[in-house]
Amino acid sequence: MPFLLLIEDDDAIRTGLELALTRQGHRVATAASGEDGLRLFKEQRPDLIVLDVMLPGIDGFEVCRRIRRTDQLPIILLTARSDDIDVVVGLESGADDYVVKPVQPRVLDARIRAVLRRGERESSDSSAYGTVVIDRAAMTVTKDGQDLQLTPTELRLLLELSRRPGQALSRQQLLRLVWEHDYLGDSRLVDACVQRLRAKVEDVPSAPTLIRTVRGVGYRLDPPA
Amino acid sequence: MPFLLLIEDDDAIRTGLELALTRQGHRVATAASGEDGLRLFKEQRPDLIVLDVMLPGIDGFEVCRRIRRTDQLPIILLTARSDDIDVVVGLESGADDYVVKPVQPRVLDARIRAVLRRGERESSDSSAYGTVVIDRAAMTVTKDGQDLQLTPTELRLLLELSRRPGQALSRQQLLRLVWEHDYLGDSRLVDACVQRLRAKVEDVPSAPTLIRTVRGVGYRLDPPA
DNA sequence: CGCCGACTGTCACAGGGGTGTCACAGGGGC
DNA sequence: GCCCCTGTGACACCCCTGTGACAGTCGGCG
Repeated sequence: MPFLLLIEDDDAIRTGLELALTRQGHRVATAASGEDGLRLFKEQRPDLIVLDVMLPGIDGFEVCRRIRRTDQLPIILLTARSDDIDVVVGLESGADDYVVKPVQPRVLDARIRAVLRRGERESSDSSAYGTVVIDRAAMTVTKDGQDLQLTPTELRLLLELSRRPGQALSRQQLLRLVWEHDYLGDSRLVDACVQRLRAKVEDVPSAPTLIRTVRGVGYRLDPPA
Repeated sequence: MPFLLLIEDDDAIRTGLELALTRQGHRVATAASGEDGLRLFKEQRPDLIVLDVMLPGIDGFEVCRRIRRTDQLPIILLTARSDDIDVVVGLESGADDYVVKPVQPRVLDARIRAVLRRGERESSDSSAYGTVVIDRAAMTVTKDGQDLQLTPTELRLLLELSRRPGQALSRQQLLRLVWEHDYLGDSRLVDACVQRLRAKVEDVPSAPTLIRTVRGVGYRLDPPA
């Protein structure tokens, strides 16, 4: 049974979500401020944290960063629509997912389960996307049991994408993660590598189902249906 | 039901992990110092040890070495990220796996189960890879029943590879495990030894099927199909 | 509905980096 | 002292990789 910590200052929302999440089968601890949240976190060691961004005193981002300095547990941010925050600002502070308020309990629950599942998959050293299996220990990728013989760069690209399945990564981000340098002129570097990767990984490279293009942004690895 | 011994001096982490691991279905004994840990180990004979590296008094590496002098049970090291330790420094002292703190309980649990599974397979003193048989007790390697007359270094290399079949090991890691020193310039040391080993072990050394090259990484011993 | 611009897919090629291979010299064990 | 093992460095080769040009596609706008 997953054990959650909910940090939210608005009494109505906090109590409502606590009730709903408990009914969905989670154990829930709650805190009404960033300070309380951090203290409870250290005491109780929850499996996952749901964290409001707008908090009096220490705000949610800061709570997130402080937790991240020492711990890797999943964190889901709650943001008000009016905050109009780029996904990335949140993810930069180390959160794993974010949900826009007002939030329906069953939506939040779905996100929670998704993030927890993701954690389980990643903790094991291999993960599967359809018939494609990534083995992080052997550093191999197989499709229908056949070794795909990825090149080092292709492999790193796929590994980085698979660390964040379902999340769109910009060319800029991929450049940093895979190539470890900052500046991408207007070269087709990332595109070319994605193309080569698709040629090996996809059933029909011209109609990709695993590595999807996100127009105007970059690419995304779709989790299996 | 697996019986674990958890050696960790930080009260919060120890209690937290004990709780979590118990919830995951393990029996857990705990110790807060290296001395206590060794004593409990001798008394209780656990199936597996989870061992913090930073301990007052005898540190984790030393505990690991002492246990290894007499016993072969699986040991998982816990290291703080800030220690910035290469995987292999830990593996050198004889540990079977290592996990970076802060650790999610379910990640630790997954590693524990993986190590225990691996241990069951390896518990026999000999293993076969196709027609190649490694006899750890006799310290011999035969192929089609013929003794292969490996040199000491070749044998150590093969043994280290065979302790982690299917897992890619970098040249750096192999250097530490087999040669016990840290710095690999740009010499062909590891490659040369692998080549000599292949010449004896492989059917067609130029097209190896046992000791595979993992480009950009290192080498890997393929488990039998 | 059609045009236009921006974005992406694709490809060939040249350069570079990583790996296989080998011969040789030093060193340690018997 | 002899011999086998071992580490080194040089070299060649092959595959990978980044680039740039061009074609194709998508979305928006009139």
